[in-house]
Amino acid sequence: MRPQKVSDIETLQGLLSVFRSKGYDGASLNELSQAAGLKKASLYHRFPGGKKDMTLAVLAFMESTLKEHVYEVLTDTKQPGQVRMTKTIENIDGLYKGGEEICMYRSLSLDTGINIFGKEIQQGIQLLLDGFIYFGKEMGMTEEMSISNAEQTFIDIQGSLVLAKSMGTTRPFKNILVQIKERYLK
Amino acid sequence: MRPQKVSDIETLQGLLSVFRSKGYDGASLNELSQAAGLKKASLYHRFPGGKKDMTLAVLAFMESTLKEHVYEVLTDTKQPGQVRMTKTIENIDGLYKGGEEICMYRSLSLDTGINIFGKEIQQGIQLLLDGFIYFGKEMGMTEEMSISNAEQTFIDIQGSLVLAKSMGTTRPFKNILVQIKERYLK
DNA sequence: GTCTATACTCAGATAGAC
DNA sequence: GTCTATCTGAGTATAGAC
Repeated sequence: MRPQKVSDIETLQGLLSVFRSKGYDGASLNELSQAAGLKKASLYHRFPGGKKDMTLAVLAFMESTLKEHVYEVLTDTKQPGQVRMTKTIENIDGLYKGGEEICMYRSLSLDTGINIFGKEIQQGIQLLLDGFIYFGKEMGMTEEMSISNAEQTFIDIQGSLVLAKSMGTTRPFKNILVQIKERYLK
Repeated sequence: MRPQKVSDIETLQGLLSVFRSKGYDGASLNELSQAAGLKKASLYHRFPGGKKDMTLAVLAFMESTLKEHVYEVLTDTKQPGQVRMTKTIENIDGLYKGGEEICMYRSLSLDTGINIFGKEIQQGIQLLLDGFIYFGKEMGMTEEMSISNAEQTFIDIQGSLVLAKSMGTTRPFKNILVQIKERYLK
């Protein structure tokens, strides 16, 4: 077997950057090929199902990233709450490049994407919510309060990213991160 | 001159429904034609610049809708505050079909759309913000508070629409509308 | 102003050599 | 496993009759 020219991780990161900024319909195989560092035919070798396969792989990659950088940090009971929340906020800041990048789940939430990948999108978001729900309960919130705070946290992140992108400034996102931290540590 | 088969408003509403649910890249001329009730060539007669022209027309239509249903309601000093806010919330509920439809500004905020229509998108959102800023100041908020409340209101609407679409329930959006009302009328 | 028919480009996807 | 070359269809857009 000939060696891989580009590692799986690098390939996925390249594909992710295109899908997140262009959405499913806007991501062309030429762009995907260029971002992945592989010719179109080579992409089809790795993802026999074509663009749908690539998207599913990127969604799985995103879910594992969220699990590692958010869910597992929030539920790591060996660390004190303050440390976990601070680390989580830093990680979320990094995931969205300080507010310059939007969320791939949002990019894929137009009709074409949601019709094909609805289940995977819902699952990734639920993982995020579950992390914050777990953390909220541990901080003494009721079940009900921890759920509504987790949802509001997700709403704040997504909404501030919409505002930031539209208005051309990362400020709303930066502000929201501070607010989220206060919501859980006050 | 032959009479118009479909009115301008009907045409724009048809185009709007496709752009909002599919985004710019996902909206094909075949779909746009069908939704508008006009054949492709007829669409090009009305919008000589093609898809870009159609999008600009729909953006202008959206802005005038927001002006009428949100901005002018919020700034109508002949009405008491409670009436204006109640009417505004009802109108926003209607604009997004109770949380089942997403915001066209969001659909057009992927790279392709924002690169072409960034100015128009920003302008429409600013109009929304200005309505809430005006209202907040009239309710006795400081300049600073009225701005941050307006931004949070926009974030809440957009974020809850993302959550609603992804999770397949309108509940987050419905909840948020109640919260917004309380933010301004308490 | 609207339509049918058509041009042309680029999209997604495959075949087969190395 | 990666590549060049190619196929097929859908995409945007136009010509010209009515």
